[in-house]
Amino acid sequence: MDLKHAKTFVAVADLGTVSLAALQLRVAQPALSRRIAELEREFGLKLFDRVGRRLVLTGGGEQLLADCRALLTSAEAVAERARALNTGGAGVLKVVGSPQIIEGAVAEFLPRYARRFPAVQVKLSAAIGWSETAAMLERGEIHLGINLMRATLPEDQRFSSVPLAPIDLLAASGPSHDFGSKGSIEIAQLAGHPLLVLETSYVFRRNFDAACRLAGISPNIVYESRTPHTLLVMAESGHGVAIIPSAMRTKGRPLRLAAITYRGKRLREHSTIYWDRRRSLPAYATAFCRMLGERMRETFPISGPTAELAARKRKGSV
Amino acid sequence: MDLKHAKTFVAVADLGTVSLAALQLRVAQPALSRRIAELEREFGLKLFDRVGRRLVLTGGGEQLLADCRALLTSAEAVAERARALNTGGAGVLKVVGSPQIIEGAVAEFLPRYARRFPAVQVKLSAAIGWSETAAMLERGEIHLGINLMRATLPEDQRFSSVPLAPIDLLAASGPSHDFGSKGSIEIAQLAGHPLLVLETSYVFRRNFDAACRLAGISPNIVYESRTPHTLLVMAESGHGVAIIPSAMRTKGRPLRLAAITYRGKRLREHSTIYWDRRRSLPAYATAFCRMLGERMRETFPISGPTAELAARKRKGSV
DNA sequence: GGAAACCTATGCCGGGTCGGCATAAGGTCT
DNA sequence: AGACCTTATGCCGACCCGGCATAGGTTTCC
Repeated sequence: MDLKHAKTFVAVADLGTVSLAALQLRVAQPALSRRIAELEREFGLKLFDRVGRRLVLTGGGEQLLADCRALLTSAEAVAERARALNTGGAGVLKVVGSPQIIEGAVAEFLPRYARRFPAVQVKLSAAIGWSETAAMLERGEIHLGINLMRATLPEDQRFSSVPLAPIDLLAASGPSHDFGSKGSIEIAQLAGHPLLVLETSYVFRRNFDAACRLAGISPNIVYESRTPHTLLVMAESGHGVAIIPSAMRTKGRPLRLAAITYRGKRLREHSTIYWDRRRSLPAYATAFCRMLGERMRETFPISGPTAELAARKRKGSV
Repeated sequence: MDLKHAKTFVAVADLGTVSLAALQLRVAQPALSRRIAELEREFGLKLFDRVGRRLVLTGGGEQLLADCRALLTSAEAVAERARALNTGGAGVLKVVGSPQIIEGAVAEFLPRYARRFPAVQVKLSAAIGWSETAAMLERGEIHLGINLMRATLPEDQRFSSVPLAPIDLLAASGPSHDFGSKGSIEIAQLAGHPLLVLETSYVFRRNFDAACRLAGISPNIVYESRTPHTLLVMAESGHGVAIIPSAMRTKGRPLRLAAITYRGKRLREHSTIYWDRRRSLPAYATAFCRMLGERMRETFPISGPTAELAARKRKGSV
């Protein structure tokens, strides 16, 4: 049973004679006659009754005809899909990132991307830490992984990358606190505050620790969490100052924010998107990287000091 | 694109290497490697990235994989259907009969038949007169046609047939009329009644006319119709005596019935089922003929004299 | 680090499949 | 009855397809 046989069967049934079907399929009549005979042999039943010069479907033939039509339709769908993929507009794209990046940047980007590439199916999932993301890339389970650049430096020969957008370290506290109109706070000034920080598995946590050492302060850490959201909730309640990345959504939360600086320079990392060098990236995937980067640079920092956000708002209205 | 290529693609995608797929499909690895290459050439895109010794699906490959699975499922459905047809239990059966036979006998029989042959699709339609039925059989539009035996005698070399059940000619009148306890009426006794008869295109009408001639009476026909139901309605209203076949449903109607006889012998015809000799009849079709005949002989006459029906009812309770 | 095992891709060759041409047999139409 | 149309089958050659052999690359194990 193959598609050629199915096509033959349907053509003969539709046209009523082998000769007409042969004309339509551009094959000699004897070859078609033989195909019908082969099909009948393979199925083990008569598909047609020979009535005069015509072939008339048997009851069994009628049922098989419907099934063969469905088969040919399915084959046409495969061909259609291949054509769509050839125009570069269709495919599957599996992307992994940290929960904050997914929530803070990628989620709102997707409708944008879908408008440009409606036939591309994007599958998002979350991973914590670079080692997990790298393993998934290597195993071919995902096409793209988003992470901070600093985290990957020692092993980046395996991967190609495109930078997305900078992410700052922010101090966040409840509304009763005031960081000043400067929009930033020198790291040394945090010394007297109770601090709510991320676990040391986070790059930002390690950077914060290093900056404290350089600034010669000993941070008063009162709470440590794997979940950045928890830090925000506790800051809101006045338990202390949360140290968080600017990629987090804080809109609508009663928080005061300031960028943390060391010697006037922001503690900053670059988020980056990676893929395995050994794998090809179709046009829609490279477009995904480029477009996501543009969108993030446009909208970042998602969260930042109040003065900066207001200035950006005025700028955006021009 | 053919089913062999689709099978290859799915096997390699599932197993991750050409070698394992070759073992599963019992084909040499080089042949499979070439099939994959051919598919990539045909589709015009890479289905797999070569990662070390493995083949890893591209995004486009993933989408085509789903479509190819659907294709193989559809092909399996064709094979399944052929198997079912080979066990004789599946197919299509197109049957034509007069409206009275369809309504009186076939309709109630179908659930019975469906319980025995659930995968056979029976398509019923009505035709008036033998010439229409014969034409449909000849054109291959239907498999079986039900008609009265007498109507087909001059041309039955073209068709094979099986007898179903006898059908009597009945006299039917309103409740105020009494045919007597005999359950039958000699045709000569109808002479003085106003008669409601079928058109001459009906075999039964022609038989009735012939019997009148033989009996030496001139029937007082006050109404003639193509529609047997109309005769019943008028009989109920007291317009006269309707002359109808016993295959009609009269249950629940306020009617008195008597079998019409000539010289004590019932005016009777045999209903018969026909098919074109040139066409094969599958087992489910021959079973249809046999079972329908049995059922009709069991349930006929559907309508008959009151005394007979009461006797049959008593007999049925034993 | 090197050897062995495993994997993909490609060349070569022969057997089998497939389709065209020719033709016999049967059916339909005028 | 003759002309035309159709199906089925024989014969033959071109080409497709799969197996074996092998080169090159990657991974695993000691």
